[in-house]
Amino acid sequence: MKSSTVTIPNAVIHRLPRYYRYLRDIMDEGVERISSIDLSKRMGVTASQVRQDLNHFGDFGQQGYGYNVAYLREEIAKILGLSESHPVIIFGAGHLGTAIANHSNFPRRGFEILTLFDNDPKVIGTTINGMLVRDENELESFLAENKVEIAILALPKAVTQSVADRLISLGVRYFLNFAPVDLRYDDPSIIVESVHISDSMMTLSYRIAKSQEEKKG
Amino acid sequence: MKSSTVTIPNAVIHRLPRYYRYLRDIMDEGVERISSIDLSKRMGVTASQVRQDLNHFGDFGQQGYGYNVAYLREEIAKILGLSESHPVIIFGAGHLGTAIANHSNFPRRGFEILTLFDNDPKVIGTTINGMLVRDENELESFLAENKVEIAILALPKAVTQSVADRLISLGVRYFLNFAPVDLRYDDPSIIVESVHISDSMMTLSYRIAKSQEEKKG
DNA sequence: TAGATTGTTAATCGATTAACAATC
DNA sequence: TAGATTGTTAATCGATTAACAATC
Repeated sequence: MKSSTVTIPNAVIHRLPRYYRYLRDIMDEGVERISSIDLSKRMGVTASQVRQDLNHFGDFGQQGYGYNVAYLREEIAKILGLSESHPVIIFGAGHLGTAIANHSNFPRRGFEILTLFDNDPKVIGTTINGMLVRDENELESFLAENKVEIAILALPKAVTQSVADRLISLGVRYFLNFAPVDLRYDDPSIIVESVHISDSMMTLSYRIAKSQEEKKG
Repeated sequence: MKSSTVTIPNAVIHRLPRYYRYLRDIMDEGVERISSIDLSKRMGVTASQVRQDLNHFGDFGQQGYGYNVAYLREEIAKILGLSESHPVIIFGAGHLGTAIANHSNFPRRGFEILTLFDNDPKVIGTTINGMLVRDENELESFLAENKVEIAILALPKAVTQSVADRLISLGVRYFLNFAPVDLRYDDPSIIVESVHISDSMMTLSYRIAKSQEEKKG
């Protein structure tokens, strides 16, 4: 792998999971090696982009041969840090939190969900996919006894920032946020990735409006 | 509004929902007008970008004054097509489908969820947030009697493409897809927006790995 | 009017694509 | 070896930022 001091373009980083997904499908088809041109055709991008993207991280291919599918996928897994194990908690055991707790691929990719937290007496004490839902008041004592790296925030917009603040003050630094807010924080070592479902819905709405307008002329 | 024949950069389109969110917060604070510089500071972008972005759609500001918050927000709502009503069905009444069916902001933004479909006898016939979960076998007859624009696919990866194919053959053209696949389709009038939760998780993982590696030197 | 701030043009920066020498 | 295909440099394209004249 190349020196990692060079900053990788954000666009490239966001394409990595997509390569990872496609390589899985290709592997499942029993294809052993693939050229950048064939991979690019499947993914609907240019072969140049495939080669440029991958070359940010290393020389994974071989002239005249292409890329070994299984090897390339493994290398991308390494780049994405999927070989590392990350202890995770889910904050909010509503439908969204429950959906995530049932996501079967997470453990396989190093995300070890330890437990969920909620404030609803109806769900506290129940188990979801074998994991206990704890009272959010137990957060402090739980974090004192368990190492937690990532918190998944599946909470209403109104409380998300304050829960994040609380988690940050307790030493959690990595977040996957599902609420339609951009989390605020001072510590530059904190990393937040957001999934804004309603933003996607609005983008879809825009594209629908645009296409219908074009149809009219 | 400016002529819409000019193609708006994708990056701009994806920022629109973010403007829309921020303007709501600003409105809720009772702020009546805002300059591009103040808005840019809140959003962590440049004032130039704010003005360039908005000027793709029209002259919403006024020299020496700035932008009227409520007016600008309304205009963005129009651009996003949130004033139009869109009949929606949700395919898959698992936890994710249920979470979306309970999303309180959807109706307010023109997304009228009509019903959910599933193949699990345990949930067929139940109601979620007042909406009936129907047997997926009823899809054809339902679509014959009800106009449906958008299908939200909250299904396992393995069945998502085939359900999409079925919906497309029945005339549905707009999709919000939650499965970790890129839907395939021939008809260029079909529009798909995807929410790839596991891609976001992998991006987070990459950024964690990167930051820990940097710490080590 | 003077001050503020937009809308817009021009300059810069970054990302994508094309081309080809290197090499398996 | 000849053919295929990479890795990489150079050219192009697009998006962001800077600057400022227009104007409220």
